[in-house]
Amino acid sequence: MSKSMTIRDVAKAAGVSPATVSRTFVHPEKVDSVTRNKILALAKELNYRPNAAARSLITGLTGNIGIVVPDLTNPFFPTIVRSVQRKAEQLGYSALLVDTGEDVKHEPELTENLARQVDGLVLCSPRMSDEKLVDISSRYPLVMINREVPEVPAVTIDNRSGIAQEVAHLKALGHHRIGYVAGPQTSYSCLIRQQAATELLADAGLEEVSIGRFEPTFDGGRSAAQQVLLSSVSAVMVYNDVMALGLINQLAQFGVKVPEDLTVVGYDDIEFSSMSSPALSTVHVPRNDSGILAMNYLDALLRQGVNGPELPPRLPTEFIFRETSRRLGSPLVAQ
Amino acid sequence: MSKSMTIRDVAKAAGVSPATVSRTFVHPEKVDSVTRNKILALAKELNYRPNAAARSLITGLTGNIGIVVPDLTNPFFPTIVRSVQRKAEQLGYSALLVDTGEDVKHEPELTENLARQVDGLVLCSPRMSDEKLVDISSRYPLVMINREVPEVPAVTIDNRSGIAQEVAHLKALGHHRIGYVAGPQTSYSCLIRQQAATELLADAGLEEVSIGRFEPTFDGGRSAAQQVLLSSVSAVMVYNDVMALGLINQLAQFGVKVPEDLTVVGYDDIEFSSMSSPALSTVHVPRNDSGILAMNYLDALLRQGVNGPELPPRLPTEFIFRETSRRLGSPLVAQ
DNA sequence: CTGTTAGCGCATTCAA
DNA sequence: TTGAATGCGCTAACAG
Repeated sequence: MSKSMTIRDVAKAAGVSPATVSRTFVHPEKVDSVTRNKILALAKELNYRPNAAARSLITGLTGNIGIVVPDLTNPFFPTIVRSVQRKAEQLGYSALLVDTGEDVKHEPELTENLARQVDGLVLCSPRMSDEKLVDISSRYPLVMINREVPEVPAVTIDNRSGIAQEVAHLKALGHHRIGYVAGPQTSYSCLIRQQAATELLADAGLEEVSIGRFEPTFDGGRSAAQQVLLSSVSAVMVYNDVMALGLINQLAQFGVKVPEDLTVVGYDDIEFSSMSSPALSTVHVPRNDSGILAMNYLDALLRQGVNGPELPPRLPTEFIFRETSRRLGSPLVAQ
Repeated sequence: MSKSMTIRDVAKAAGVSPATVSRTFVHPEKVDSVTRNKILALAKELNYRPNAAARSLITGLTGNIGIVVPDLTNPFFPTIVRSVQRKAEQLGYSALLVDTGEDVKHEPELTENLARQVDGLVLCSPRMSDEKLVDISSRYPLVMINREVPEVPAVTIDNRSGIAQEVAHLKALGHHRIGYVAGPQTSYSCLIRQQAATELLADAGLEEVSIGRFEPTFDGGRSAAQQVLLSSVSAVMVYNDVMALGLINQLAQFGVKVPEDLTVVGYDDIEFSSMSSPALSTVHVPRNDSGILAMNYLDALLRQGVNGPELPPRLPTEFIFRETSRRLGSPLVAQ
C-alpha cells in the first residue's frame, strides 16, 4: 500500500510474466480466460493502477481531452463544459479546461499549448480566425461547438431557424419595425444571426433597424438602451440573452417597461432567462446536447484515427414565448 | 518537423550530451551560460518540446492540478474555477475539471480518481464528510475552498462576519422579526451561516424565524415563498443569492413586492444579483480571490513538500446594500 | 560544469 | 497462449 504497485508486482503474485499482465488490460481477448481472471482478481486485490505516464510514453496517448471556452463566467458556457466533461468521463477521458478570457490574441497559443497535453480538443465558440482553426485542426484531433468553418468538424446550432421563429413570432404579434441589437464581430454566431435576421425580416416584409455592435455582456446590453429608444422600433431582437437582460434592466431605469412599451426577445435560453422577471422570450439552444454530441464525435475520431464519424446536422432551436414579448398596440391590462 | 524532437536531437545539434540539455531545462543554473544559451536557441529553433509523459515517469509529477466542483451551472462556481485555472496556468500547471453534479455519494470516488492523475487538488465546497476529507487530504496534496475541516488546508470565507453585517443592516432598518431561509444540510456554509444567524440575531435582541431547508437553487427559493409569507416576518435572510432570487420571483407572482412588502437579503453576490431588478442586497464573497489564494497555497504545498505554507485567514466579506432591503414601515414613495 | 550510466513502468515486438 | 527482450524520452545519480 505504501509504494504503488507495478505491473511486475502483479505478475510476480500471479506467477506470470509482466507482458501477460499488460495484455490482460490492453488486449483481454488475447489472454486465456483463466489466467486473465486470476490476474484481474490479483490486480484489484493489490490495488494495482496502471501508471498513466508509462503507458502514455509508449502509446503517445494521454487519456485526456481539452476544453477551451472564451469565458466561463458567461452563463452560456458552463452547461456546455459540464456536459462535455461528463461525457468525457463516461468515455474514459479526463477533461482539461482552459478559459481564454475572450482574449482573441492569445487564444491560438493557449489552444495549441493545451493541444500538446491532450488527445483531442473541444473548442467552444472559438473566436480565432478560420485560417487558424483550419491550421490547428489539421494538426490535432478537434471538434468545435457553435462555430462553422469549412473542413473543420463541428457541432453547430441552427441559428437561422431560431431567427426565423423569432421573426415569425414578432410578425404574428403585429410588429413591423424591428430592431436587431448586434453583438461583437468576433462572435461567429452573432454574424450568422444578424445576417439571418436581415434576410428573414426582409422576406417577411418587415423593416429592420440595425443597432450596435455591443459587447455580448449585461453591460453591453445596457449600453444599447439609448440607441434602442431612439430607433422608434416596437420590438428588438437581441444577439443573446445576457445582453437582452441588460437592455431590459437599463430600459427600466429609463422608465420604459417591457413588454408594455417595447417587446424584447433574446437568444440562447440561458438559465436566468426563465428566472428573471419579466421572464425573457428567447430561442432555446440545446447546449447540453451539443456538448454530448461533440464529445461523442471526438471519441469516435480518436478511435477511428481518420475523420470518419458522422457529424450531426445543425441542432434544432426552439422559440420560447415568455413574458417580454406582446402584441403591438394591445391595451394594457388593468393593474 | 514531422516527428517530434527529442532531447537527443537537441543534444546532437548542440554537440553536448542529452543530460546537459535536460539540465538546461530543469536546473538552468547548473549549466554554463554559454552552452545554456546555445541549447535554448537550438531548442526553439528545432521546436523541441519536452515530453511530459517521459518526464512524469521519472519525477512522478504530472504538472496538472485537479479542480472539483459540485455543480458548474451553479453561478457561484464558475468564477472560482476560472480564477483557479488561470492562476494554475500562470504557475505552470494545467487544470483538470470534474463536476460531481451534487452527487454526494460519488464525490469521494470522483475526487480520488482525479487525485491519481494530478499533483494536487482544489476542492470547491466539497459536500463529503469530514472524515473522507481528512482521509483524502492525508494521501494527496489538497486545498479546499469554502469548507472547514480540522487538519485540512482550506481557503475559507468569513461567513460569520457577513451574517453579522446583514443582522446589523436589518436592525438598522428597524426590522425585528426576521426569517432565515436555509439551504441544504449537505452544504457546510449553510450550516455555518444559519448557526451564525441564530446567535447574532439573538445577540442583537431580534427575533428569528427559521424557514426551510430548501434546495440551494432558484426553484428552491421559489418553494420557500409560501412559508415565508406565513411566517409574519418583515425581512428574510436567505442562504444564498440564487435562492433569494427565486424567492423574490415567486413572491412577485403572489403579488408581494420586494422591498415594499418584504425585505430580502441574499448571500454570495453572484453576478446576477446586481443585474436583477430589484438588485439584490447581499453579502459579497471574494470568490475570485479565493481561487487565487487556494492555487497559490497548493503550489507552495507542492513545492515545499510539507504542509508548511501559511494559509490566509478567513476572507473578509462585505455587505452590499442594493434594492431589496428597506426601512421597515417607511412610507412608500409616490409612484 | 559536463558526460556516462541506469532505469522510471509499460506495451510491443519476436520467439517459443 | 505466454515469456524474454527492447525501448518510449527523460532525469538523477555518479564520475570526471
